[in-house]
Amino acid sequence: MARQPTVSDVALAAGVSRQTVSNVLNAPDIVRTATRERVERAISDLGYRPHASARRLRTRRSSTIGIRLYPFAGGISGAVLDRYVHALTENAAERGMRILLYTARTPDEEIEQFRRLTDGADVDAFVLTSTFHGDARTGWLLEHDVPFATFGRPWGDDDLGDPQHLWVDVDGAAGTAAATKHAIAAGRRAIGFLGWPSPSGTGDDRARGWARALRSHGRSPDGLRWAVEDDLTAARAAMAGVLTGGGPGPVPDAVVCASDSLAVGAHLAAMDAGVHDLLVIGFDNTPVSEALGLSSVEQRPEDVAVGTLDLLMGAHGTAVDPSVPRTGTGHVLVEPRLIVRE
Amino acid sequence: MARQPTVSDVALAAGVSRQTVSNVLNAPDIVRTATRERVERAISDLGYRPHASARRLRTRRSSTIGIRLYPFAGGISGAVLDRYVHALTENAAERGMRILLYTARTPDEEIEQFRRLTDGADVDAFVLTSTFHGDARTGWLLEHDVPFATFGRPWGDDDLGDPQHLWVDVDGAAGTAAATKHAIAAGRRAIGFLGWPSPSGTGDDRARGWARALRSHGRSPDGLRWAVEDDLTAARAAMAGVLTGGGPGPVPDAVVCASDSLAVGAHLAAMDAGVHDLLVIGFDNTPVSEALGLSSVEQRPEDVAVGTLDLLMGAHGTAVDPSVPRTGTGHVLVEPRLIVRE
DNA sequence: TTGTAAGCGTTATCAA
DNA sequence: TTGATAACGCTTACAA
Repeated sequence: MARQPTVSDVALAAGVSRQTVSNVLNAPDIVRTATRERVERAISDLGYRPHASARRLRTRRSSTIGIRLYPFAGGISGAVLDRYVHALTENAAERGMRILLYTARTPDEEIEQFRRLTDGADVDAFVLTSTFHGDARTGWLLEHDVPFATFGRPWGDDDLGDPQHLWVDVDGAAGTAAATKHAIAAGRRAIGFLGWPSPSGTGDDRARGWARALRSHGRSPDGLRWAVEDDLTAARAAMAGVLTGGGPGPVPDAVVCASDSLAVGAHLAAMDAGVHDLLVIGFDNTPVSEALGLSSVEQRPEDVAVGTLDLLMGAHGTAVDPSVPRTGTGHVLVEPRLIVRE
Repeated sequence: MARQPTVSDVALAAGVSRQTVSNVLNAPDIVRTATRERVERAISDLGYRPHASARRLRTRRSSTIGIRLYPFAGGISGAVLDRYVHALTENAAERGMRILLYTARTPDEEIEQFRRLTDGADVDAFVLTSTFHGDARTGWLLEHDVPFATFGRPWGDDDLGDPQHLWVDVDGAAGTAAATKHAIAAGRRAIGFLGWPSPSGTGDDRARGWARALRSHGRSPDGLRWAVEDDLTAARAAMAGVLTGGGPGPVPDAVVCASDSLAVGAHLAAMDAGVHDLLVIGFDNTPVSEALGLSSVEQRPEDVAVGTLDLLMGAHGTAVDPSVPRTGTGHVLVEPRLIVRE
């Protein structure tokens, strides 16, 4: 790694002052065209690149966003978060920002990471990829004036409309409603919902969309809702009982699921039971549902990523600047899309 | 975010010079105990933390490792890379390093990222998570004296023993050999291998382990090897033919697979065909194989991550320092572990 | 429009 | 063992 050229080298080569070089880089408008072109040629001749750390020291900005990497969840659904982080990294780079990872085992550990990364001026903002009822992390960030946005709306005491809390989320109810309508259109009579135990912000939201769609078609959701942890095996076992008619309720001919893990479990249970015409619709559109040919609700994590950056940096902003007054509502709700496969 | 205290603040509070504070942080041995304790108290009283960018500017070291995030592969096996990145982040933090993400669509784009990140002194080293025959990226990094390590040994013209090219890999052959021996011990007679088309460094290695284990037990692998792309559906289709005896070879009673995607495909094919005693062994130990109760070879990505950092930073090193002469062979081969589930 | 001077917070060098 | 001084490369005043 040979020594990199600096602004001084460029200035020398272009016959201007260091400051002019800096202006060409940061405020091209205020420098005369001829001068600018000379400087630009010198820059490309020398292969000059600004030294990121020096710039950060001076501007007191890191141009970096921190995001927590979760230990591999053990679910199929990790794929959504993967795609989100990837899209975030890609779009952030286009806006001159970078993504720094950190890990934590508990919320307290995560707050310690907040402290470490903000005190060291390592990051300008954080992105949290899940929030829960009574989350201490958002409180800490608000209290310390650290910019952040969450993928996932604040459930619980936080005010959904609080303009301080920026959030992006997927309209889960709209997704399950679309899935349910698809099943209705396909002529299904008993459309169930396989979800997670309440209370679960995300899970209850998805159940709501299913129930609403049924009611709006004059049907009752009663007796058609089952809940298990987000686990293929648990779903398979639960649906085994339901499909063989062992349960109290009706036997479904379609099941809208809160996740692909559950959907795959339901699909396998149907195979186990020799039921071949059960319509199973998943959520997350993971490779597994694709491989099995199951329809699934696509979360569009790429759109969520763009929305996150729009909130943090402004629609066309190129830096996280808390002093710029926020426009808009402070949140983005992404409409999911049903991927139909059968 | 209130203004952070600086070394000067600490120095003032402790009644020493700035430099002494710096010494307490970076060379505690050379400062008298009494002084050191005074400074340390001041540090914790003020809640001082070094400013990362300033330190980086001065030391010309970023304490950061760059890693490419792949677009979600579409395979089940992404889980291994996920766990690896997570473990890398966690272990790097313990050694005072950070992990920065970048994306690229092509090798050329990735080289452009190398350039961008090294010129800006954003990273000290890179970790590449896959290498292929004739990889231009390692050449660029070597040429520009940028430290790097790869997860995956260099296949092809690179010298495996080149001490310049640090690599960590999983002994795939050992993994499939263990799987094969397990099948033999379980009394299976016709143990097949479902892998990927040649040439594939990783895939051929895994096939080798299976064939070797068979031969060492006096059996022949002939006619029991099938190859498809790493795709559940393709595997399912291929095995459907094999299991119904439609192929030329013998019908297997066990299948060692090059990945969990293939294993799940084989498992589903067996279910489709009504074959319930096919022993399927996967590779990668993903949640799906766990959920389906399939045995699988565990890659131990956490150990790979530790090995990567050991190579880059030395066994107990706390920084990437290319000037420190390397000890050891310059590579680590991790022994995988068979997780038995049936 | 361009140049000069100062300083961001840290550590390396060297003298005390 | 400690302290003064001088960078590291950049940008933000402000002056020319």
